[in-house]
Amino acid sequence: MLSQTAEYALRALVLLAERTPGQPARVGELADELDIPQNYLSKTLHTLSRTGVIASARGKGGGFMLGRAASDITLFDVVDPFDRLGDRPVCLMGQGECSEAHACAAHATWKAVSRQVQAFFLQTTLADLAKKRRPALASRTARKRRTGKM
Amino acid sequence: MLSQTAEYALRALVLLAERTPGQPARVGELADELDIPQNYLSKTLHTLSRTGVIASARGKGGGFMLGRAASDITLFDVVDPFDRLGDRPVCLMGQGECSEAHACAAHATWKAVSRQVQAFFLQTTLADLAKKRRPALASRTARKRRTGKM
DNA sequence: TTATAATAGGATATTATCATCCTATTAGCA
DNA sequence: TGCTAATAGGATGATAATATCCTATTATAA
Repeated sequence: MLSQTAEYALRALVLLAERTPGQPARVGELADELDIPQNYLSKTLHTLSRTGVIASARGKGGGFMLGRAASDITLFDVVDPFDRLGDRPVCLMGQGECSEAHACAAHATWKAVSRQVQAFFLQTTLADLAKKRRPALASRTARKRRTGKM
Repeated sequence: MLSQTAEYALRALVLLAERTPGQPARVGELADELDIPQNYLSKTLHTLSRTGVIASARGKGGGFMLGRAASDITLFDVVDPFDRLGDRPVCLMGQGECSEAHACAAHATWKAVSRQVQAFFLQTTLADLAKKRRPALASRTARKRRTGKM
């Protein structure tokens, strides 16, 4: 479903979301814990730092940390620079023949399914993924419905 | 969503489903109409002929045709030899840590979405995709006649 | 039986993705 | 200042997906 790169990014950011905010985590740490090639993760995170979802600090005591609240970073934000799920042609058949005006028989059905996938990525946040693993967190009250901008 | 190969397979089989049954279609024809590399499509179709969804006939007058009724061939049947959507790990995060017993926070939500995708492929048949295009075929026959692209 | 038209399929080329290597840059601290 | 720890990033290598080339095999018909 996701490319290797996007999956790396997602897993790393979930880990970041579980850290205490404001405290940078080194790539080496993350890569080691997730069993991801360090140099590769480094570039992947660098890409995400350019989009603003994470921030980077160079030099001693540096590292990567979330650029904003985990509850404000959707999976779409994390994955889009690598896989772009959003602007993908809706029709399975490619070829562009299958538009709204000129739809194949599966168009409507597939579009509905496709939208659900999109909605999942747009509405799920890093906070949603991180909290379950956290030892003691009371309830799921923080699960705020984000407006689906389809 | 689908690999190039799987998409080629799907488009070619939809085309086959629109043909009169029992009459083989040459790879060259299909490739030309769909603008797919002929030799590549040839191997792709050959793969599908080994799973039985299509049949092949060598020699003069030969070609490929559906192995059974279009309404009896699901998109899963077509796509599975190349992309295998079915046995994919359910969890986005890979790593196998996220099982039913040991689920991440997104597990349930993602699984539901994932199942819908699976259901679409398992329940939609070639007949579903083919029938809609049939009426319009006459007006569009000349259209695809080798535009100078590439 | 021979010519021809088609798939079968091994070998190879091309391209994109994934990964590593090495050096540059930046920041903190003695 | 100079040492060290970290990201930045260009260059390169490895692997998998995509595509092409060429020959073998098979079926039909003259």
